[in-house]
Amino acid sequence: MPQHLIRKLEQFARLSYDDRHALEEAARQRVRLFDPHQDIIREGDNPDHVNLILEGWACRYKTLEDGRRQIISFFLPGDLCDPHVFVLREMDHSISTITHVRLAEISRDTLLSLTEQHPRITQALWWEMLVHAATQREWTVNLGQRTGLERIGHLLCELFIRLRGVGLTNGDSCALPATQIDLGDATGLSNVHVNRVLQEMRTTGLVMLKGKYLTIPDLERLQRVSLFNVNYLHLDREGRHLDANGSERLNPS
Amino acid sequence: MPQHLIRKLEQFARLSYDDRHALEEAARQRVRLFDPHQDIIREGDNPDHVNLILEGWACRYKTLEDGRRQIISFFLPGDLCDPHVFVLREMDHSISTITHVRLAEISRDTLLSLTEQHPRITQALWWEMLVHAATQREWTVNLGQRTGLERIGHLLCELFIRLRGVGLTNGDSCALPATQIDLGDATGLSNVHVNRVLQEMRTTGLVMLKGKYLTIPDLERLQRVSLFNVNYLHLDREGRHLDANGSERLNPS
DNA sequence: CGTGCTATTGACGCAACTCAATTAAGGTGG
DNA sequence: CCACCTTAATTGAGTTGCGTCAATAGCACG
Repeated sequence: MPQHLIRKLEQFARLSYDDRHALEEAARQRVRLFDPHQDIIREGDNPDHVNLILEGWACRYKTLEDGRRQIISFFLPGDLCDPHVFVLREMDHSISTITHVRLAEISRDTLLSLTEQHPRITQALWWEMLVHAATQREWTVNLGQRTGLERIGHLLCELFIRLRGVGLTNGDSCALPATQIDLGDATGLSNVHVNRVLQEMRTTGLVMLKGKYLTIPDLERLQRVSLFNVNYLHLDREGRHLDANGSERLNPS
Repeated sequence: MPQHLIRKLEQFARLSYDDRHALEEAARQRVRLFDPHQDIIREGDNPDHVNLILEGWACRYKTLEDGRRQIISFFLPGDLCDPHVFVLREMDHSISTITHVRLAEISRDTLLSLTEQHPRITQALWWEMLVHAATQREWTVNLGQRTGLERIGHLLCELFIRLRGVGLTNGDSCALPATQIDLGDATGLSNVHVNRVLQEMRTTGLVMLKGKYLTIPDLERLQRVSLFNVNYLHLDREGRHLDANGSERLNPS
């Protein structure tokens, strides 16, 4: 089931058959479905599990008293929503779906036994968490320093590369189910301005965007224009020294 | 030495004499001094230790190719710069000082033995890390949704409350060694606009600011104006169930 | 085959930026 | 302790990226 998570973690280190099996077990225990635009967790809640996105898109967001809404991050298939909520008493933000979402609720105990018995998974989850933190920092830079076009371009680069990492791209295309309002809430721009920026990107051939489907004909060019430096995603199998060795083939149970 | 760290962690759970002693030992091993505006770690480095700020202010920042600079977070006395750098291969950002800084370098081994032998410290460091992540999310909201005045107000609230948490305020005042350029780089505003916003805040009595010293006569009012909700700092001793019990008094070694 | 979101377009306004010049503050060496 | 020098703060004038408001057109989905 959690192919995307496994695939993502293997960008960091190769897992053993056992590791993968344990993840599959954990993701099978409690699966839930959500409609689009539905809250999964709300600010103030105190959940007793973490959510693993199996299918669909979700986002973390905060709302100011007067209604302004900021999307703080996107969750794609394979993403863990809040690996360590348990330490803090209550959620300081909400998580809601963008599309239909299928997710696995993983209980605190399951997660604990998973990490206690699988050091490579533990390390890989650390990596995942730190990359998430790095992504949050990059969003800070995005919102603070980049122009509208750069912000949108940067976001599209990030989403495309993350989707590619879990096998959800198709050549130079991928699904983009977020609305222009969502993109605006994520980049701090009005939906009107997002629209205009997208038009400009279309006419200059930076992106093609049609019916929830995105094509980036020249990713390098888009990265250049958006001042996108991929290093914050730490994609070059930095934990390869932890790779599961060949013994799994000898002992496939 | 690390009174500020201890004091901060005790906002989460009370530590035993032993816990505190271990932290003091760890912070004593290698102490370094830095001048103002000096890099402590640069993007691309691969440090083998974490830095604990003992005295002074520092900041995390990233620079775009064309020179635009975004301050991503401020480090105040008691803050740990990057508790888990070891997992990732290289720094994706830099850390530099604002003022003169005295810091303790804590080696990987020291940190490991500290957490292995002191579960309350481990928990408290988790809390510290998660609050840091929550702060980063809040900055995302700040940059994405708030107006100039709200951004500056929000930042000043945060800094004041964090400083108060480590005992570095004086009634309704505290030191504010950051320049207006720094404040601009942190809030995504030009220094000119920061200046104008501060003037407006002065004339409306929201803050007094003179010679690197900040006074907030009515913190609640500033919070209201800045749409500041303190919940993301998770200050209400959420780990109090972990408090060291009275046994330390019976066994003070 | 509406009904309600989403996308698009135009007109207009303003928050914040840039450029540029001036004043004030610290820090340093003689 | 003052003269000097650098950095930070302040002010003014002119510009603009992006927001708001409002109306229309295009979808999807029940």
